[in-house]
Amino acid sequence: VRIKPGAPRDPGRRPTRQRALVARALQRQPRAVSAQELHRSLRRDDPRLGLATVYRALEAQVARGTARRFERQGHVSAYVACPPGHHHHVICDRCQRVSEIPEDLLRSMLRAVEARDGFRIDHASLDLYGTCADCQRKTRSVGRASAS
Amino acid sequence: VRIKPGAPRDPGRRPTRQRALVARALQRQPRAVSAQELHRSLRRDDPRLGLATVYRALEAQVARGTARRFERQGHVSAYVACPPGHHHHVICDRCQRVSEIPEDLLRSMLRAVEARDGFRIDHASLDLYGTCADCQRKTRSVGRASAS
DNA sequence: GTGGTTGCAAAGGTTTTGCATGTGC
DNA sequence: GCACATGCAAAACCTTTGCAACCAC
Repeated sequence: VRIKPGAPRDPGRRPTRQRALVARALQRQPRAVSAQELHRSLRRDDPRLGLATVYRALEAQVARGTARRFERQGHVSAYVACPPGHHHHVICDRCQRVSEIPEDLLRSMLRAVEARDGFRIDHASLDLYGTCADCQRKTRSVGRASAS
Repeated sequence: VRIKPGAPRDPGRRPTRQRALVARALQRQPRAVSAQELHRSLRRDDPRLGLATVYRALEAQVARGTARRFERQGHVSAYVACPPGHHHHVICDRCQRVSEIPEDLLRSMLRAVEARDGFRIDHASLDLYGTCADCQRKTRSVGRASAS
């Protein structure tokens, strides 16, 4: 149930001012940002930019493979621009900075998991959360809470 | 900002009929279940059981470490009973069955990531999604849709 | 001109919260 | 009896959708 009656046949391809705005703003962010955060920040440039448009632009990028979506705590989607083919990231809990996990480090672990109990990792979305080097340096004295 | 003025000092500890129901139901499930799924199923035993109660019971278990929360597609939380100390799982996309990822397989990869760019993995929530052995066997002919 | 896109507002979904009532210790 | 827990309904929240106006090609 993917294509609805009146839906565009090939959505998200037509270049528009709004999509360029969203794409550039995302590109500039080394952090994972939510649609609402992006919307708030972009509204300064264009007060008429709609929230739904931001959502649609971001999802179009995800579909094209030029961005990736994460589930942040609290049921919020956060987006990161990324070159197609890179699927795994480390995300800083404090500043949301994103770093990539190289494929080769993963592969051996995934193989071992697959072999162990016959699981096949289909679309392995492996996103680790931690603290980046900068934030570690900056916050020697700040306590963390997370118990999960 | 954890403790609110009128909030219980130590919530979720008092054993009640409802919490026992939720805990037992969760224990029995080898799959990751959402609060609403659990609520629907438990209502057969107790039609007056409230949805909010299920949410509160599940979160209490997460806080106690006897359950773990995942973010399923579509901003839905899914819960799994688990012994404290186990944090990493493989989840079947079709039947939601959960299997554990042994720590030792992870450790070397995490270390390598940490070393590479100074990230510290704090509360690494590593949850891989795939298809379990049973479902692979059962569905040789069923096409998958997921484009993500 | 056509068909995809936008903006706005309303709807949809899950989860959380307020409060009177109930219940374990 | 007191504090915590429950149930119900309303609220809060993010996200999606409907639709007229708009814009790229």
